[in-house]
Amino acid sequence: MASLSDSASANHSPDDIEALPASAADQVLLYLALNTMKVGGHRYGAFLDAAATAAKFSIYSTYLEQGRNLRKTGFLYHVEPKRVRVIVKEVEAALEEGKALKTLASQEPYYLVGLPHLWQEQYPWKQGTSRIDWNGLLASEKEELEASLPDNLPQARLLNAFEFDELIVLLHTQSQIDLPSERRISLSDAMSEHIKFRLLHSGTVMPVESPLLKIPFYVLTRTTYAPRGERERVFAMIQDVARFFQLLQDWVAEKPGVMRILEVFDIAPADKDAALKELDVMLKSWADKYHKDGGFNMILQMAVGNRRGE
Amino acid sequence: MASLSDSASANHSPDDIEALPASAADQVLLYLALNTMKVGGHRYGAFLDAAATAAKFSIYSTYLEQGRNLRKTGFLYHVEPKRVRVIVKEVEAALEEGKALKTLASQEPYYLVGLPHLWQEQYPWKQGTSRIDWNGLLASEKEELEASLPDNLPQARLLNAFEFDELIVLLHTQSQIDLPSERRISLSDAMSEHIKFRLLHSGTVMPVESPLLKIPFYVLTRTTYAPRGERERVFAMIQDVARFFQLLQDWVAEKPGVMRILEVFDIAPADKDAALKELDVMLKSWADKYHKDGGFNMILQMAVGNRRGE
DNA sequence: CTCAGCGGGAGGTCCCCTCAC
DNA sequence: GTGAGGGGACCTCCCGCTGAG
Repeated sequence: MASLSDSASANHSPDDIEALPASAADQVLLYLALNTMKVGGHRYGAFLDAAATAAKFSIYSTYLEQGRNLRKTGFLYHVEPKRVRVIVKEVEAALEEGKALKTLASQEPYYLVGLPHLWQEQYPWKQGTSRIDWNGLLASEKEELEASLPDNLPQARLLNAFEFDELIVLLHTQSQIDLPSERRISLSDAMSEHIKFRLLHSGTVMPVESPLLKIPFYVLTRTTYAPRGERERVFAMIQDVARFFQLLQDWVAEKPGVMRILEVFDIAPADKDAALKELDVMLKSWADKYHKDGGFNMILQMAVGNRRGE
Repeated sequence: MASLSDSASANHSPDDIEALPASAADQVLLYLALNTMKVGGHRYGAFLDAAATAAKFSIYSTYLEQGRNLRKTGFLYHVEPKRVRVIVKEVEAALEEGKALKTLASQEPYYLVGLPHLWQEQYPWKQGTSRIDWNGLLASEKEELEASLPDNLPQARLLNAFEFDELIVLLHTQSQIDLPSERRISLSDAMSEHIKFRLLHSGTVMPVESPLLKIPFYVLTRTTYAPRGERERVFAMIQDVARFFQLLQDWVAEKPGVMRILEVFDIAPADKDAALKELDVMLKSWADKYHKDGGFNMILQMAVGNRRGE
């Protein structure tokens, strides 16, 4: 069973997603999970909570449609009336008192995005001084170490392991100031390690290793948390999908002024680039032609590309 | 607090969704939940399970990328290695042995979609005979009752309350034949009532009320489960969103031959219809112009409509 | 029929610990 | 470091029951 070829034989790629016998809705969930968790850095539990919140809102919506009837709503979704009541209270508290539900809120969790700012604020570095604030080294040793660091570092000094830990505690505290007191959670070791691992994994923070140092030091490498270069594109993608979904909602409701277009076609490989460019120009000139300031607000979302399956 | 105007003051509409401080990812989750649960008829728990499955797959994907390292994967998503191991086993069993994960699978749950077929199979009706198979009525009374039924009924006779219950038990059994034995659940009363309520709520089944009948009878009104007329449109919408998401995945990965277009513009109300029609024709002729059988498989997804916010 | 309450059980998310390789 | 095992807390979902209006 366990052999050297294990890692090869079980080399499932992301393409497996499309091979799974999943419905369209399942696929959307999957793409969402992959992007928010892998790229966005959200916790497993955070995604589950966000999905539950969406489902709860759906229940609440039906509850209103059914004339605030707990039992009917419960039957429709196979939920106990008791539980429906709790859900309704939760949603209403959120809508009326502005209490936050458990959502994904920002593209990345605050405890990851907030670190660069907090680090620079708490441990600033001034031009001309050493980034290493530790008396155990000679000036020459400090210079040697600093020379080994990456270029274009933010205005922040290095931290030793203890300071880094303290900073993460502070970061966690800061990330919870918006939460009601009953939902605030003290930072567990597991959570702390999760945050540290994420920061190092993304390259936002890098360990500084040297025989000169007795304990590990850490350096802030960027002013933003960015797991990959794809970050902005993923963000744009999710917003596009949300808007696309919204537009199709209107189409389903048969609202006027909404159009859905689906074109399936084959194209000669040599023509592909020219065709796409022509399409781009065509749409821009179309939008320009009809554009009129102060008119009806419109938006067009489109994606063209390789068709799979069949 | 509790007043007569409560139902009015709390008359939140679906538009509230957009007013919520939700991120794009949260909005997508919300739209998904609303459509699969309200229109699709999926249970609350089924949606949660499907979301969990997507997240599990995401974990599994990372697990492979990290060289099958339980601990690292756990740190990345704040999950215990022990739990990661269970999740990995679950996903691998699904991929390799074809065991079904808990997904939304079909647009509607099988126990709703399958009913019309099962009813017609188990309790068929032949032209010329009475749809009411009960000796407690005179022939004239049967005719009178049948005359009160809707037109265009499927080839199935009426059921009394007991037969209806039995049919639901059978339906539940049938819906579980694909599941491994350990995941099969016996039909609980709550579940049974949920299914009955859904069927009646959607109009697929209608109660037959008459002073002539001592116990309730039920009639099958359609050959397909269809909660609303929007059914096909919602189905198409979710597929569109999934494909759109897939296309943008390629765009994020900077694969060649993929294009994303976002046009924001205003339009004079009088021009709107003409502009949309022009766009439709324009795209079709563009696709026709470049279409070449046997060429590179392409697909274009587009939605235009009212822009909100701002 | 609706709403209300009280049980129990299973499973999942979290927390922490030790021990062998 | 990693895998594997132990413990326990808490919550949610799911099931069943009874009683008050």
